[in-house]
Amino acid sequence: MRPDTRYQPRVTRQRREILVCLQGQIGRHKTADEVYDEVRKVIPNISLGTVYRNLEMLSTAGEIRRIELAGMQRRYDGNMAPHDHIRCERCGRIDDVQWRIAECACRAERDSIVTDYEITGRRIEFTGVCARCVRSGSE
Amino acid sequence: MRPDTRYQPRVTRQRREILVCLQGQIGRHKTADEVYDEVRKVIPNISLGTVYRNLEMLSTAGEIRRIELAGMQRRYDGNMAPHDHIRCERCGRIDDVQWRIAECACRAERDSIVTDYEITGRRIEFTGVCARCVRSGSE
DNA sequence: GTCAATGCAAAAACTTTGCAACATT
DNA sequence: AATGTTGCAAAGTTTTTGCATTGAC
Repeated sequence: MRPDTRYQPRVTRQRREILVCLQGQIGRHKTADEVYDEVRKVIPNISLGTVYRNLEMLSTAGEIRRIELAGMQRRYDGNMAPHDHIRCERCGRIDDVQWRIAECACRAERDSIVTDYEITGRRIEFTGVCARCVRSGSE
Repeated sequence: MRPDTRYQPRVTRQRREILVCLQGQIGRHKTADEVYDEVRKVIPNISLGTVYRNLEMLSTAGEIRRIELAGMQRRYDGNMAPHDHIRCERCGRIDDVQWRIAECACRAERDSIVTDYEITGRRIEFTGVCARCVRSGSE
């Protein structure tokens, strides 16, 4: 963001609360707006712009993870451990997904596709129906 | 779109040209705006709203594919064969990806994750540097 | 004191929608 | 004639940005 090497970020109340909001409940994935609403309970006059700026700054700094899921609003996650996501088709809920095999399928996938790209990454998203929605049987 | 069973879509010039635009070059993935610009060469007074409406209608009807890649503008693809995508980190280009093994890793992935969801689908996106960008060596 | 960060409001980027006029069947 | 579609413009949604002021160090 700032190419300037002298750049020294400061610990503001706003930044601290945003971090608390995201690191508080792991497994949750919040939109900027949800973070805004939550932090506003503590800092009522914080602005949405500040939330966005901090979210951007914190994810660049590697303190939070920016989640871009296909066709949805961006979300942020306080859990920095690499993991994939699954989304409920009915209620929109997003959960973390764990792989049974430590290495998961990453390597296999890279070797399984035909492309002339130099592959640098892969992202997997699952969709499904969460246990809660299955139980409620709602269509 | 329309719950009405009497709904009978009509073949309009606009709809036809949009379809031609998308089915013309397979392997391309166009934004609504790109489709708009292209179709405007033939129907100069078509409106962006019409393009969006048709894109939506056609993808619901299963005639084109709506591509939602993480953190990007939506794109549309005339190629209905199921396939995954790879995106160039440098130039933004998006290409199709083919799997060496017919079944690809789909099944393996589903069985490899720990979740209480009823899985209905999965999406894989690769990122990398396309051959063109590797060649040009541009950073 | 210096410069990072904030609040506010305006703008940007992308997509959807209301409506009267028009086109397809 | 019936009704699906269009063009236009306005509005919606999400994210970014300019700027004067405030706050952290």
